[in-house]
Amino acid sequence: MRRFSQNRQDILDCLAGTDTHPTAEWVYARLKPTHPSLSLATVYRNLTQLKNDGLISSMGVVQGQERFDGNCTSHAHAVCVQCGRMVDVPGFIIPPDMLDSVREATGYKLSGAGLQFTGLCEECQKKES
Amino acid sequence: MRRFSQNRQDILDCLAGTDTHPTAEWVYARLKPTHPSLSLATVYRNLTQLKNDGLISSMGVVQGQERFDGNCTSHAHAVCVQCGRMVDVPGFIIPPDMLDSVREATGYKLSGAGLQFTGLCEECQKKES
DNA sequence: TCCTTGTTGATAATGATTATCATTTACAAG
DNA sequence: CTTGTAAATGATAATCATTATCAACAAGGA
Repeated sequence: MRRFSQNRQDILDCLAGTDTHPTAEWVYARLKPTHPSLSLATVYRNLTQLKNDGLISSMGVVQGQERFDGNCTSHAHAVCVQCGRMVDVPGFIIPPDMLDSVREATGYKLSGAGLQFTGLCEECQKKES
Repeated sequence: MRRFSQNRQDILDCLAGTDTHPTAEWVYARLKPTHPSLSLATVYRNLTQLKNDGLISSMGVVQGQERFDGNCTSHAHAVCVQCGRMVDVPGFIIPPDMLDSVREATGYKLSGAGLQFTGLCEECQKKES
């Protein structure tokens, strides 16, 4: 028997409605005004669950905090090493035959792939001067 | 004035002498027998410093622990989502013109790129059955 | 209604990493 | 050699994101 609580739905909607690749804290802060009784633990719990169910994905840990993404299609990202801003990079898709060759080279049973670029975002470049 | 302490050198050598992409704890455990007075804090400090100096690189956080690599040349990795085992995947180099197109698309001043595959390593595949 | 099971909020616990601080070390100048 | 200075160290406390705990609650199904 599956249940999909209102909180879980709202957390999912929150992720779907942003392209900032937010942290758990960010989601919590965003929902708190409209969900006064929401607990941070509930956000963590539901993010973990949504991730396990494949409805959201994790973009890894940036500056100590895990970043989530409602967009589960394979796409590349650029991360600012200064402020942590993370943006999508369109147009980079890992071709299936590349996965095959990696499978062969490593023996791993692959389930995902990620391409990530690091650097300074435009705002942080300005601050450098 | 630069100083390159014996500890720092040994930590660097330790990373250069393995392909396991180890954690700070792993390096500490590896060095402790031959460096009885070594402190875990010293390992963390030197890893951070070596990373800032570009002598080693970080492969990101896997299962809550940062993974380091003495190999600074750009290469892809495969990570086991079960046990965290991380292996090199030879033959994947990000071409410079790809960096240029990402630079243009995002406005980021890029400094690095990483390609990472996730899945189950051979050992963990066996355990599944 | 009763029972089972998922969910929640509050909060304590965990654990990797970082900060602190007094002490020691390396090296250069006198 | 002695002294000054800045880096390095070991021990340990502090930080902080994430997890675990637990009692209370809610949603169905029988």
